[in-house]
Parts: sequence; structure tokens; C-alpha cells
Amino acid sequence: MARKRFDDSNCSVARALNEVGDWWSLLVVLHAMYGIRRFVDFQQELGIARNILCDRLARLVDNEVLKKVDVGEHGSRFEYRLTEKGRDLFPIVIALRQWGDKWNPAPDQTPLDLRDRETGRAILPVEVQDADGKPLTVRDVFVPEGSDTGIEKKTPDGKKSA
Amino acid sequence: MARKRFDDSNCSVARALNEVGDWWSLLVVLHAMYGIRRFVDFQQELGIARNILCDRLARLVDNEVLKKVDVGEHGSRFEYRLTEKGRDLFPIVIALRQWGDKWNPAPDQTPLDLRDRETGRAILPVEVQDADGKPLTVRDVFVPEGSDTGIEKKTPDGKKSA
DNA sequence: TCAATATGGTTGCTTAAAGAAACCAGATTA
DNA sequence: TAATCTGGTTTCTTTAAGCAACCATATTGA
Repeated sequence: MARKRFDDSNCSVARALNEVGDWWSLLVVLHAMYGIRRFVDFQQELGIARNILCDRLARLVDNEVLKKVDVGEHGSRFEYRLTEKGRDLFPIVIALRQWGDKWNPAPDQTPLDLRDRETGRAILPVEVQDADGKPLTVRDVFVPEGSDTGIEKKTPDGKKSA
Repeated sequence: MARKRFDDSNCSVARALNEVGDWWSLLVVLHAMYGIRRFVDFQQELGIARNILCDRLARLVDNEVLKKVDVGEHGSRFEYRLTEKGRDLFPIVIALRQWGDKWNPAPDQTPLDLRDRETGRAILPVEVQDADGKPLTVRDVFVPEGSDTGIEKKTPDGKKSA
């Protein structure tokens, strides 16, 4: 692949993608959220090559998205569990899921129906909201002067990047 | 890379990742949201190889995330603009950005300060919410019986996947 | 009018990552 | 004490990413 490294990027989206933005990592996290914890289970559920799974799990552990826990029980020895950082990917995964359900629905599949454990009611679509909870689109927002989007502006010609 | 195709996956997250889940696509979308529209600008801002950019733009157009518009003005001929489907990635990009800012802050960079154009107030963190707007973690939700997470359950041994 | 430049690519080569399958070592079970 | 399960590692092949050169069209500018 000869991939470009984003480690040193000044864009935190790029840095985030560097940790969980490859083909498998986010699917591993998703399955971890669904309760998968063991190597073989990830491997079978995802159909991922074992060496790649090894690599991804190790990287997710390095990046503190997962933690590797030694559980001494019968035959199974390790579990990969989400850290707080990993659980914090929840809105991203759900937003991705909702986007997929909305724009690429599988004919044979019902959209994800996630419900609040307490009330039993369905969750809302994940949105960007203003301070009052009003949904915002990309057109409703701006980056204040003096702040930074994290991408280089090149404004000699009057082009603006935000 | 010899990547696995997720086109036919019954998991909409996998299908979403198939469209925007590679290294560059989401960054292209991000920059489009910041106002970038032209081939050369994407190329310079992202530092992406031109053939890869070609490929990604074409795929994003194919997937109707971007549309290619012929603008006959001086020298520049095409613009790549977000479609509604593309703009709908806003929560995902922002959530990713906020996650990156929170967990991998760049020492020299302030977190993204996005503000509502109308009120001038900062946006909220992107969250999963219940019907009342109460934030939910992955631990607060469940998948009702009869619904489907989109991953295969393998429950002969009592393991549950949701 | 003709050269210089910008735009939006394409082509060919090299490098590196993904995938498949075989192999392996420690622990458990039978 | 052999079979099995676990969580890997190794080797090899395939494919995509990155780089740099090239190219056709359109515009400017002298």
C-alpha cells in the first residue's frame, strides 16, 4: 500500500483516521461494541486474515482503543476489551451505521434499531447540534476568525478554506 | 492491498466504509466541507498522489457523495461539490474530529471551534441520544429481540453478539 | 500569433500492505 | 498421551498506494 502516515498531521481528523480509519479497525471496534472480545470470534465474524487481525488488534491496543486482558479461563486466554477511548467511538460508529442505512440500505436488512435500556425507546439520528440542541448542517456553521480548521489556508488568491 | 470488498456485506457500517472508509475519501469529504472544490486544491491541501486523487474523486462521484460540475470559468473547468448524501457525512466527520481533538490533541493546535452561523455559539459534542436528547453510551443501549445488528450471531454456545 | 502556463488528468514503475494458507507453541480436555 | 483449542507467526502472492513523468485542452500574456 505504501500508505502515507498521518501521525504528524496537524489535522486531528487525519490523526484519528490514522488510528481507526483503515478498512478493518473500525469494524473491529464495532464488533467489540456488539460484545465480541476474543481473537477467534473477531476472526470468524469479520472474515479477516489472521495476520491482519493480529496487526489491527495490536495497533488498537497500542493506541489505547482496546485493552488486552489475560483471562485464565478454559482454553481462552485473552480478551480484547474497549477502553473509554474506544467506547468514545460510539457516536462515530452509530453515525456511520445510520448513514449507511439511510443511503445504502440493504434490501434484506432492517435499519439498526438501537434502544435505550432504560426507556426502551429508539435512539435519535446522530446530529451536529447547536448549544440548544438544534440540528445543524455543514452550511449552518462557521469557523471563527483566529480559529483554525487544521488545514492549510492558501489565501493569496482570495480563496478561503472555511 | 488486495482489499476485501464489502459491497455485498449485510452490515451497513461495512458498506459505508466501502464508500468512504478508506484513507483518503473521508479527508476529501472533510476538505470539501471546508470549501475545497477543485482538483488541484485537493491535491495540494491533501498532498495526495494525483492518480489516487483521480480514483477517489471518481469513486466518490460514482457513489454520489460528490458531484462533478463543469464550470467554464478561466482555467478551472470542474468543481467537485458535495451532494446531500455527502453533506450528510457532516456528523461523522465532526464526531471524528472531536474524538481526535479529545484523545489525540496536537500540542500546537486548538480543538475545532465550530459555531452556529445564526447564534455564534459553539456546537455541542456529537452524541448518541435517546428520544429525549439524553446522551447514551454503548452500555446504555440494546438491540431489541427480532432486530438485527447486521453481524452474524453464533449463539450455539450461548455467546451473544449484541 | 505563438509561447508559457494552468487545469485535470493518464501511464508506468516501485514499494508496501492485504489476503490465504500453512505452521506452531502453550494450555486444556478427554 | 494424544487431540484440540487458543492466539498467534511465517511465507508467499496479489493488489493498491505513492511517485514522477507525460499529455491534451484552454487560457493568458507578450
